[in-house]
Amino acid sequence: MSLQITPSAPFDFSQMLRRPLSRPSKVTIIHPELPSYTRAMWVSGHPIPITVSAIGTVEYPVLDVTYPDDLSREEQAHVERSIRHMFSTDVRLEQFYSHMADIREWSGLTDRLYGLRPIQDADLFESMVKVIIGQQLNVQFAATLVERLVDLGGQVIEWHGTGLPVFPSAQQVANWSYEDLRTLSFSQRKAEYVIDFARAMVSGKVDLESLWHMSDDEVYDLLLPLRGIGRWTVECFLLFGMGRADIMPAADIGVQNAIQKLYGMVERPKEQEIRQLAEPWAPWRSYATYYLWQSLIPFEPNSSAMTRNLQHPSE
DNA sequence: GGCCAGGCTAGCA
DNA sequence: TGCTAGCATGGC
Repeated sequence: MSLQITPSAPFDFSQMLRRPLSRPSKVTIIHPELPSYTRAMWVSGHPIPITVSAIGTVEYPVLDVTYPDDLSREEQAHVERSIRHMFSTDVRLEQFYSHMADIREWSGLTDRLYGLRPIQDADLFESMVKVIIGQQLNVQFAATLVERLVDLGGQVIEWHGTGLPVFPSAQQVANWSYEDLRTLSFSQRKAEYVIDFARAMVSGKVDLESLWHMSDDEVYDLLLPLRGIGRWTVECFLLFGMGRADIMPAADIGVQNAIQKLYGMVERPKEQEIRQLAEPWAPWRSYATYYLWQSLIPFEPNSSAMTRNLQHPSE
């Protein structure tokens, strides 16, 4: 079965898939050239395969979402809500562009990344675990640790004759020992942070689903007391997991490097300096952050740019 | 071999 | 409140 979603334009799905903020994770199958995106999603407590393909153009985008035949009407509605959230389909990107249009340093970047939206994590537990793993480590090694974690979980569902790995559940992770993760090259602390967080979920101490009804500040208040979760971690969780629009992880090394480069600064700007600089970017600071992170990735001129040119011959 | 990486905690002043 | 050492590992 399938359903169609019409995102607001511009929406460059091909570029979004080609420029994931983290390395393509083991739990997704991505074909930027089609473009299509497949992963397992939790529906009514079961992992099911979902594929999202783009038909249409950047200015007239349509997403085609396919899923197993046996979903109830309510489950289908759940899938649609999740996909709209994950791919930020209802965000008015042009408002972000017009908001940033007066800032000279930004003009090149918003042009270059035109139509790019963030891809949110499909699941809040998965999101938090990935953010914790990403603390301090270089992105590549963090992705390796995530892959090993998925392998340790070992759950795979069948999809068109191939295996689709599933990110381990909180219940599964809660049952592991710190030593289990140590053998995957987790540090002792990182092992504790990840497993303790899973146990807090399983015990009911933390109810991630309740966060959807909370303000950003309430989410900070709830998560910061947990050991291993600091401000940066909550900020990234709000960005990647919850899709909040106005988050500025000013202490982030990547953000600092990107701003230094974009603004031609001699020294890497400090956290407070960035918070001040970014004040006028509200209420779009999350999008500014995404675009800053993306600015650090080398541009691939023969990929999405060509697609765009074909679709915008006037440019 | 040394520095760095999409930080956090605990200890100290 | 604000600062710092220590953590642990792989990438370059």
